[in-house]
Amino acid sequence: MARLGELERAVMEVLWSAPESVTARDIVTALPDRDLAATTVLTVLSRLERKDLVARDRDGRAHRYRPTASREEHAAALMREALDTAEDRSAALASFASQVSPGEAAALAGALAEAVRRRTGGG
Amino acid sequence: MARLGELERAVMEVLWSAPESVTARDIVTALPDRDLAATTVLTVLSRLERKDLVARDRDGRAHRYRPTASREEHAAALMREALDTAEDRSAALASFASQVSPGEAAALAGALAEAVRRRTGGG
DNA sequence: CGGATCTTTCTACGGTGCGTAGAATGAGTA
DNA sequence: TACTCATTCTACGCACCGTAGAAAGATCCG
Repeated sequence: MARLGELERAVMEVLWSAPESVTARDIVTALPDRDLAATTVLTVLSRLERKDLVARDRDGRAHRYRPTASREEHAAALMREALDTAEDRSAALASFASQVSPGEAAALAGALAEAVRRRTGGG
Repeated sequence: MARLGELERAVMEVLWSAPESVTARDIVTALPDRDLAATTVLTVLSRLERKDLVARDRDGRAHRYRPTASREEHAAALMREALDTAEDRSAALASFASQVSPGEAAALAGALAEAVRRRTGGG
């Protein structure tokens, strides 16, 4: 999976935070500190599209852009990718488990139980 | 945390697979397909050292290089980093949990229980 | 329908990271 | 002390990213 640059990440944050798909113009105005040219945002969007992180649909003369996965799904995909670089996945998971907070541990344990339930119970 | 290039990763794999610390020459011979110059490996090693992925100790006129973390610890660190990019960490963990295999789920559940035990029981 | 306007696409440039290695320098060894 | 080997310094080409102007395409208003 591709890595994200600084601006690429900022654009993804806008997309992830937006309730609906947004236009390039929306992104420019959502990042006032950067004072970006519209073409800059469009270039970044096209690169993000090439990386399959965003998709778009035409709307009038413009396009509306949306993320292909949520921020959380994306994070989970990166976690999966990192896990797969380990030879001993159990050891990697053990190391990971040892560094999560109690709250995260509880959430993760619950999610694992849920996943198992979904698998065995069918659904 | 820094990203790894192709050769950088190959060098790390050598280091991770070696039972002891190794010299630059060892790495050259461990990667015969690449037919690398010794200086190339040394350049890569210095970049990996800058990224705190390897450390070295002098041994005679050469240096012996070793990884600062195991492959699994490194993978876990990347997982942690990916998790931290999510706003809703519980949701990210849920998404992650839903994509692990049954075997991984069992290993992870066990590791989590162990971590809790270590925390509450002390020790 | 045709020009005005807005969006997109194409092209490009500078900076940085990575693969790669020669030249010069430094540190043991015989 | 002269030799040998490892390291450091320097460098080049390529790819990626931030950045945006020029050109082309699509739409809208009159």
